[in-house]
Amino acid sequence: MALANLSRRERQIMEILYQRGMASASEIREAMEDAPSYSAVRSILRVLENKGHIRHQAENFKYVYLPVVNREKAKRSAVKHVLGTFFEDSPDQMVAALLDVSSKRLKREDLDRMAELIERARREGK
Amino acid sequence: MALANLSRRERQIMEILYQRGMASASEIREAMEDAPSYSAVRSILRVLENKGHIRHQAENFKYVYLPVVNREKAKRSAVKHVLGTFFEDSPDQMVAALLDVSSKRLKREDLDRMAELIERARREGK
DNA sequence: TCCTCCATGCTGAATTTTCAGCATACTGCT
DNA sequence: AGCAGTATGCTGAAAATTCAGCATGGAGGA
Repeated sequence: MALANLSRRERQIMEILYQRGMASASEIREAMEDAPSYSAVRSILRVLENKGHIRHQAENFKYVYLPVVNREKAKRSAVKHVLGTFFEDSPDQMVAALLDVSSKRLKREDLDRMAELIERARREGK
Repeated sequence: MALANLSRRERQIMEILYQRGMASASEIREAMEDAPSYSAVRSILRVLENKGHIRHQAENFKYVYLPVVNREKAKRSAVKHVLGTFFEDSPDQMVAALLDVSSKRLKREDLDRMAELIERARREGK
């Protein structure tokens, strides 16, 4: 997992970037818990960029930072990691936890969509 | 999330402990990627214990370490975190990724179990 | 034009993390 | 009893991370 080798602050920033897709230094800072100074954020961004985890684009007179590894890969990697760490690689255990966690705002359509996904997997896998 | 405030090594060790339930210092060391010296591992264990993240038990002449926060809580917390970071809090997107990631060794029964879980959630939620 | 605001780039240092080594103690074997 | 093997406890220091401050430059309004 890419996130595994990062320091605390580095990870925190990477996760913000994955969540929002991209963000400027000050947006990142605002999104951080116990945000340090603005320049501290920028230092870490510089480090992340040097390590090749993020890059930046100029966008109306600001730098906007974004992950180098695309979201899809990162998603899969994150899921795989949690699956192995907490669910003994058993997807159905993880689905159970997922349903549990999100039960409150789980709508009918969400459940329908999930059922459909599983149905499709069934047909394909068979 | 509990794991969020930890340093790299601390997190690495916590994840091993969640994965295995409990482990001795040397088992932990063996399970670590780029394992440092034995005493380095024990230093970090001491730190984790001081911070209240783990505790130890004596077990046939060894200390065996285990997380203080129980696995269930940690599971949910991890799932919630990934859900928010990579899936915009949308459970069905996450199920899709999960199916994708584990598609290879996905067995018929796994899919059945998942379908059943969702069916049950439907009934309860209705 | 000048001034303010808000950026970036960089440096050096405080703090935290990570680590190795040494002293000590206990088990089990010879 | 003595030794080898394997624990723990602790200390001090190396390395990495995290941070604040200062210099600089462009945009935009007065």
